[in-house]
Formats: sequence, structure tokens, C-alpha cells
Amino acid sequence: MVSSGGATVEGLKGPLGVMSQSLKKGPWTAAEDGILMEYVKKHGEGNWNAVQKNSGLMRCGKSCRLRWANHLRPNLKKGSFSSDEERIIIELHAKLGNKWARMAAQLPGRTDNEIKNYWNTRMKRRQRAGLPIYPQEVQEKAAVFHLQQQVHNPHHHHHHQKRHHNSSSSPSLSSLLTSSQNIATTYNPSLSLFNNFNFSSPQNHHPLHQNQANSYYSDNPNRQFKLFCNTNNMNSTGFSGSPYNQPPSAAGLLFNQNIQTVQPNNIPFVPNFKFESENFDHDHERDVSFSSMIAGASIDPIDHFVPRHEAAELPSSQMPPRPTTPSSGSSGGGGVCVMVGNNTTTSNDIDVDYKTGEPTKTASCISNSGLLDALVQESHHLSRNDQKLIYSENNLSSMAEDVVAEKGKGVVSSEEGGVEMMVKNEGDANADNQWEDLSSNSQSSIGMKRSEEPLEEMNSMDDDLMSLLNNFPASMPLPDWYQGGSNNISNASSSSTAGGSNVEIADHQPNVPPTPSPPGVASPEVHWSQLDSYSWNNMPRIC
DNA sequence: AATCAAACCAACCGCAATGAT
DNA sequence: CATCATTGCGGTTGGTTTGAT
Repeated sequence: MVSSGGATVEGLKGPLGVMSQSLKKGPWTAAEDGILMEYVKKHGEGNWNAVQKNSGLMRCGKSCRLRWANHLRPNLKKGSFSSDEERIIIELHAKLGNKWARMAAQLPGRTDNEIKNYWNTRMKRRQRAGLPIYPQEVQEKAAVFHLQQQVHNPHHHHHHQKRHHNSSSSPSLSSLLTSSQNIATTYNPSLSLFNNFNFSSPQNHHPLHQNQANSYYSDNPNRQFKLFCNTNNMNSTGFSGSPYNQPPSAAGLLFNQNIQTVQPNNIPFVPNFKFESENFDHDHERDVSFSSMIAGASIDPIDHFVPRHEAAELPSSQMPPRPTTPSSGSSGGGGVCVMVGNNTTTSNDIDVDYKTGEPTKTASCISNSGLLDALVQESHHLSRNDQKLIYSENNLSSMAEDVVAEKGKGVVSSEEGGVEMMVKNEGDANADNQWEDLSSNSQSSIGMKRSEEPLEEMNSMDDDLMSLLNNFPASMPLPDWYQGGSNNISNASSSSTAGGSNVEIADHQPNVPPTPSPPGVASPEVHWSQLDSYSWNNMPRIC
């Protein structure tokens, strides 16, 4: 139902029986766009129904909001998805199902609609072709992920939905796997979605940086706009044309700059993507497989996976940027400062009074509060529930082992959530661990809720929090910086790595760092979480 | 060049959550 | 507490573009 001050939609009569002004439908014209942009520029987002009243735009508020969110909003990326984005989408979809908005939150500049359309076309095309929707690895990991959720919270049903109609409509893993006939692919489980980002994409300077870092300002659709408004107020560049094929948005650029400036050391980021590469033969066939998985054979496989060896040999212009702060690197979270105009503030909390142009809220910018506090709190929480978690994980492990024992490698249906999991073989343990480590970081990014997120969501242990918990070290110590202690890279690395709660079904020693690295040495096999911790411990004071 | 189908994309619709009153 | 307005999300539809024949 669309109503706006008694006005009704097209051709219907208002409450007084007077034919109201009909609201236009259909494609937007440039003039309408201009009106809407001007309106938002002037009044800000929200109160969309007022647009029609105040601007004379013959569009319902809903339509205005959609138009703004999907097309006019600054920092929007246009054009086809990069291979990195595609991978992220696949991975997120495996975990989240049809949570387009949440997926969009992890893909800066992308809208839920875009992602949805992408998925519905390319992925369902694969369904029709009888090809697997997800790489085997993703299937496995998503299955573990979902299983974790069930174990951690038996009442937390598979893809718990607040909205009932979604519960049945979110195909996610099980249905898609079913429909995709579970055809095994040659996809190598060692190839995580996140450990194979290539850095050659001109648009995505660093997928992880962009995705995870920017997610902090993109995970709330409003956030980007607020940034924009701030920027706009500062230098009036907010509506500077299409971002397509342009350098990152002003905010994004500044953000990235900030990332680099706060990075204390020159540890190449490559190590994150080179875990024990010798263990896994990354052949081209696999690339092709995954490429074709994404979009038939239309995507250049080279663009999908840059073999680790090659990644390390990228020209400087394509070399991954220097490691980011943990805040930019997902699991770290924390108040990321973004230089906007002359103001330094968090990307999270910029709010602008559109009348004065002044920021009205800079909550978590003040200190390391916000995500970091939340992190610490959750750490405490997790510590308190350590035994429970351990139990759960052991339980899960035994469950999975039972499954493995029973089925060997194959597709298994779990009772509760209908999650069909491709049970990995033991040989994939390492790869899976890597996957988990990486995805857990990613997941942390996904799941990490800012402190100002509705408490209800935090308390209700929804998907995000569950994701966080599932991937959070069960006995994670307080970061040194938080305790005011010295920064010890190796300690931090091991502490972060050890006891990772990522459920590792296969043979696994949860309390032993897999590849201890000398302090400060950027070993090519530096563990993701190690790096993360490293960054965490070297995190400069926020704002 | 014409036709058709597939792919792509923008927009609409319905439902639910949330906030305001 | 109830009601209403607003907002957000996900599903679906329909128009346009693109590519194959």
C-alpha cells in the first residue's frame, strides 16, 4: 500500500473521493532524477513521502527511495561485477541466502537489487544448466557454517528469518544445491573466496580493503549518503557524476588513504592469500571451472583467480596494497577514521545536520569504542561461554565426524536445517582451515555489529552475531592495545590464531597455531588471523 | 536485415519491522 | 497498548538490450 497524505497511487481515489494527483510510474527521467537529487541534497535522506509533497515530484516515496538507493546515491558502482565481487557474492549467498541487502552491505557501491539481479540471472542460469551454484568449497564451508549455527543455537533455525515469507523464499544452500544436482566440480577447496582475490582489478584496488573496510560505511545504506553529504558539504563533490569507471569515491579514496597511513608496517598483503600454497595445486583448470561456475564460460578465468605465485609477481601497480588496519581488514572492526573534507571522523558515525551541514553525531569516533568495545565485550562474553562453545564445537566436530564416517565424502542432509553439506575429506582439512580463517574474518566483518546497532539484534543472536560468535575465538584474549599492554606481534598472532572457534571438523589442533611466524616477519604463510591480530595490535589510536 | 530468445536491468509490489503518536 | 506512517527487504514483473541464427 502506498499512501502519501491521502494521495493514492495512480488513478485511485483518495480518502475523500477526490481524484488525487496521479503518481507517475515507470522509468525515471533525468529531470526527475535531478529533482530528487536536489531534494535529497537539500533535505537529506528519509521522509521519502515528503519528496512528492515538497518537490512536486510525482513519485511515491517508495519509488523515490528506491531510485535514490539504487541509482542516485553517491558512491554507487555501476557496471558488471568484478570477479572479486562475484566471489564474495557467491560466498555470502552460501552463508546468508537471499539476504541481498546484507550482501550489498559487504559490497561497497553495490545495491541489493544489483546483487539480486546478478544472482538470479547468472546463477540460476547455472541451475538450469545443471551446474553447481557454489564451488564445492563454498558448499562445504557454508554447510559447516550453517551447522555451526545450529549447534551454537539449536533454536536458531537455518537462515532464521525475521520475516516469515523469507524463510521459505530463501533458497540458499540447500535448495540450490539440490537444484544444482550437486555436481562435483574440479574446484579446489583450497581456493577460498577470500584467499584468491586478485589485485589486478583497476576498480577494486584491494578487494579486501574495499569490501571489508568500506563495508563499515556501506553496511548501512545511509552511511554512504551521510559520508557523501559530509563530503558534499565540504567540497560539493557529492553529485559528481557516475562513479562508474572512476576512481573510488571521495570518501572511499580518503578512506583508503587513511588505511594506508595508519598501517604501521610494510607487510605485504599477499601472505593472506598464500597460505601453504604448496599444499594445493592451483591449476588453471580450476580457474576455468570456477569462472564458468560464475558466468558460464564468459568470464576470463585469469581474471578470477590469480595464482598465488603470480599474485606475488604482480607489477607494482597491481601489487596488493599494504596491509590494512584491522578495521579495514574485517575482523578487526573498530572505529575507522575517515578523512572527509577536513574532518576526521569515523565512517560509521557521521551524521550530518543538513540544515547546518555540521556533523551531529560522531559517537564511536571519540575513542576505540564502538566496534572495538563491542569486540571486547564479546570477547568477555565468549570467555564466559567458553566451555559452552567448546562443547558445542566438540559436539559439532563429532557430529561432522560421524557424518564423515558414515558417508565418507558426499552430500548429506542435516536433519534440522535441511542443510546439505558436502562433507569434506580429510585431505582438505588444511584448505578448509584456511577457508575458515579467511571466511571467518570476512564473516566477522559481516557479522560484527557496531555498537550503535539495535540492541535487539545483538541480543537476539541473529545471523550476524551468530556469525561472529561462530567464527570468533572462543577464548580470545583481550587485545594488547586494549589492555594497554605492549604490542607483541607474535603473541598477538598466536593468541588470535589459537583457539579459533572456527569449527574445524577434520584433524585439527585448535590451540596450536598452524604456522607460527617469527615476530614481524611477513612470512608468505602468515596466517590471516595472525595478520589481523598483528594489525590489531598495531592499531593506532582511533581518532 | 529480420527474427527470436536470452540476458540484463529498472521498477513495482507486498510484507514485515520499526518508530511516532 | 493500539494505530498509523514510514522504511526496508525480497520477490516478481516488464521493458530494453544483446547475441545468435
